[in-house]
Amino acid sequence: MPSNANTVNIKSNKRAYHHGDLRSALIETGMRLIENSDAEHLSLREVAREVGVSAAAVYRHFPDKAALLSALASEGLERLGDAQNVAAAKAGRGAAGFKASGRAYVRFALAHPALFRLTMTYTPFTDHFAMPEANTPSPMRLLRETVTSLAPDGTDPEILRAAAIRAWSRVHGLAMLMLDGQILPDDALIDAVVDDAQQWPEIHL
Amino acid sequence: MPSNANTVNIKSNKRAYHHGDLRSALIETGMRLIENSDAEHLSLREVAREVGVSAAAVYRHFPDKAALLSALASEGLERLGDAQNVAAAKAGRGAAGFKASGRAYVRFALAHPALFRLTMTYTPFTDHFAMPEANTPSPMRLLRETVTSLAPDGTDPEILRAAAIRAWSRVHGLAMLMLDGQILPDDALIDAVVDDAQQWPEIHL
DNA sequence: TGTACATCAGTGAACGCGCGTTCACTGATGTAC
DNA sequence: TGTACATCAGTGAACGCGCGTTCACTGATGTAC
Repeated sequence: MPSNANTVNIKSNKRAYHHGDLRSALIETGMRLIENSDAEHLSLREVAREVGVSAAAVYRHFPDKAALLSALASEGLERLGDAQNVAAAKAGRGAAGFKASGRAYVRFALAHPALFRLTMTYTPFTDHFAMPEANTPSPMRLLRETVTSLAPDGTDPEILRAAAIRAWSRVHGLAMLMLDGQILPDDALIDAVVDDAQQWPEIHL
Repeated sequence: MPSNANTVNIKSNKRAYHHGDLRSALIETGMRLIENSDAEHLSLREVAREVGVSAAAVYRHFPDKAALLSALASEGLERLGDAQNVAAAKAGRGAAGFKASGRAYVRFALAHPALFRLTMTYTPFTDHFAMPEANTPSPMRLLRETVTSLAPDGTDPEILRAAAIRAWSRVHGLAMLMLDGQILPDDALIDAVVDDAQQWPEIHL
């Protein structure tokens, strides 16, 4: 293996980032910066600066800025999915878990506004409902699987798809409206929007 | 009055914008640019350039760039409201009109992506439900009034508010997910998401 | 009707900024002999 | 164990860019006398 702990050489100001290669350091630092970002924009130079490396060094690990941001988006998607899974597991299986995952979606967006926006912007399109076994990213897979498991067996796939998108739209819209300052963030309101009995209580988020 | 048609003087390259003062020309041109914008960002300099005026001239009419963008956002909000009103009027009063206004919301977003985003970003927060007679911008007033008129008399205002926000969230979320490329834009899907019978069919968008 | 003047919407040059990206380079590393 | 070498992740300087904003100015306008 080409690198070990001794390759970290702080004195010479080279490889001052610890534990792992520069690629990981860039992603970690990018995640940290985007958490604290008041502003909307994260620059390649800022990430490099913060890691303590020249901007050009980034190009050893990412072809361009978009690739770096995509890596952050992918990390964001994973964390969002984790947050939803944790919430759903706590609430138990079934409709309660589904609703909990919906609330977690909105709360994640409010807790990590810039990351959430970046994630939605840089996650490429996938038709999460076209191929049932598609290796789709976590939040969308959770959505598809839960809706499928909650609906009566043999439900028309198109109806499943519409129900899933309805649920996703509701929580995504609430999150965006709160992030954009159109609706005051309010925990009770999140619950009220997510929890309402409807025709098919199970599959409406 | 200080200006008339004769103040338009194309030969000298001054006041080459027609009909009205520079402020209106900047807004009109800004609206045009934002319609055609592939990219997300509209710059003050680009608007000035397109109008045929120096960038500094903009500062005679707007204190800064944000003020110019706010003016565009306000125009965007008005157009969104108009589109919804037209659609609702065509569909008739009641639940059918409400649903039509929801579909119009999503379609407006898809037809004018950059303007829609700008509008949501630059429209300042107002609590549209706090004061029933508040002079709230058009799309939100339409929402509040329609939900109120569709719900049974004497419905708890908090329930009205939650129902309205639920409806708004649903169409807003669908619009944003389609704009961000997470869901393929599809007219039939818009209808399917908006039109579903629920516990209170009248007040769920 | 003509002249002096104040107004003020515009100009154009400049400031300072930070950005993404390219490029020739350097110097530490692991490897082959 | 020691030496020559290829590799390649990093440097730092530079490129060209467009941005928002400021500033002293100019010149057309309408008005007062």
